[in-house]
Amino acid sequence: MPGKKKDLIDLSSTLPDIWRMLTDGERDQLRGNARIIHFKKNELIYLEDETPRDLMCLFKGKVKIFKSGVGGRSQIIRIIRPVQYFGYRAYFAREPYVTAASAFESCTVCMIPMELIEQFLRNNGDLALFFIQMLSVDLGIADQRVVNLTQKHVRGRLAESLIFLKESYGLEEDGATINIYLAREDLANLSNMTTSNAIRTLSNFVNERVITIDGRKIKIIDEDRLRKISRIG
Amino acid sequence: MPGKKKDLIDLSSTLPDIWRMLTDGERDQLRGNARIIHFKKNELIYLEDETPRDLMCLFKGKVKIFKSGVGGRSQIIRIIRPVQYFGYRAYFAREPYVTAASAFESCTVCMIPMELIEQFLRNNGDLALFFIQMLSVDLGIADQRVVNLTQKHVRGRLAESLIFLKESYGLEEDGATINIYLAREDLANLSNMTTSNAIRTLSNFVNERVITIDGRKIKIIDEDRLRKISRIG
DNA sequence: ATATATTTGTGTTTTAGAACATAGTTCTAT
DNA sequence: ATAGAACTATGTTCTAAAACACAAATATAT
Repeated sequence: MPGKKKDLIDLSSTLPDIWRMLTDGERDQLRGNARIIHFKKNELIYLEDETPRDLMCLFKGKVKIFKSGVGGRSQIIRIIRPVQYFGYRAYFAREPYVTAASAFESCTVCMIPMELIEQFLRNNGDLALFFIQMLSVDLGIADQRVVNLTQKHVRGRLAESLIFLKESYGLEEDGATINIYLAREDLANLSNMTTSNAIRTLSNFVNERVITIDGRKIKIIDEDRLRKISRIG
Repeated sequence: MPGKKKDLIDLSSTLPDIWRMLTDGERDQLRGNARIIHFKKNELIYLEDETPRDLMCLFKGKVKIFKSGVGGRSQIIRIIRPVQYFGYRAYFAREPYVTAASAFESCTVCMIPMELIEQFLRNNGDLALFFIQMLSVDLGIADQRVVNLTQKHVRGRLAESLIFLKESYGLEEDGATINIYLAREDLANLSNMTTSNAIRTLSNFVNERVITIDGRKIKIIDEDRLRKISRIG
């Protein structure tokens, strides 16, 4: 496991959801066991087939959860933004990781041993329901994603990804540029298409004046139209 | 909501997982609130956009969970066998159903109000972890499914579905015939392909002596080869 | 700073699988 | 028992997207 530096961070403000549900004793235990780890851009956070040990909470940065499929072709399964939890599903399922995680950009992650979390939630209905709700929401998204990725055409899938990125990471100060710096290849892996198709379709969107591109910076010009392209597939 | 007849059933033997984790008082409450409902072949159990109210446990029969996508094209998301729970995800996510469920064949379903289940698991760590684990396993399957459905070719997807059906519902007495009676259209909706392609590919498998077909009855002749087709995609 | 690798962009070719057409077959309902 | 509907089968055509090929532009390492 890479990453090194240890910081002093106020967990009560950075782990808002979980912190709120704990007793004072549990909070002490948490403080004693949580570790803050930094990851550099493109550094791997965990790998497929590894044994899950920690609940991870992304404090800063952007993370992709991905999976390698037929012939090693990579598919981005979901992306994480601050402050979201990840890395816990496989532990709860009593399985090794079936996905891998890596840092899109420099990241700060809080790691909490899953044994501790499991122990907490066994006696804390609110915390249990917090995880049940997160898993339930993610499962609904995954079900929707199966349909979108298999039934929509390239244009629809790319449009959907752009909207998804905008809603996940927001816009820069200009109110139009999507606040993430992604290679065409990542955009393709997110949208289940080849890199060529991502590039080509992006160019088409530019010609249609739906977006503009400046290197990797993508500016949304006509969001309504983009949403329409996504909707009709 | 259709279905009508009420039966006397021994819940302790039909709800083994949950029953085991409850106190005597909770068991009484469960007995007082559980309803047994029958569904005829092809009858709808719940619909997309409805409000989820009950945890459902399939006692007898086969159920498909499906979703309609672009242009109303249907995709089977998962299938349920006895004794499995379903219908609870949307309630926990505080959403309306994003899928629909219908009976592949005549079914017996036990319905338990979700409020009761939520109340139980707030004070019962084992029960909470039971749901957390089910959701976690299903989410892992969904993640895997995204990759399989998008990256494998028609042959690989159909081979995978046949193996999946065999593992879900088992074989008949001859030790080869898959124990489910499915229309080609359902097989197609399960494997993300058109009905024509399911028919054609099934014929190819017959010519290659991997399976034999007799109407809707599918017999697996060469499981190793079928698995290989599924694996290489 | 310069070389090397990686990413981006575009044109061309190939192909898997959808769409369509039509006919035979099997259910299902009255 | 029979008519109509739904399902199965197969051939043909069409098209979206993958695969391939190469050039230009950026990024990265020495």
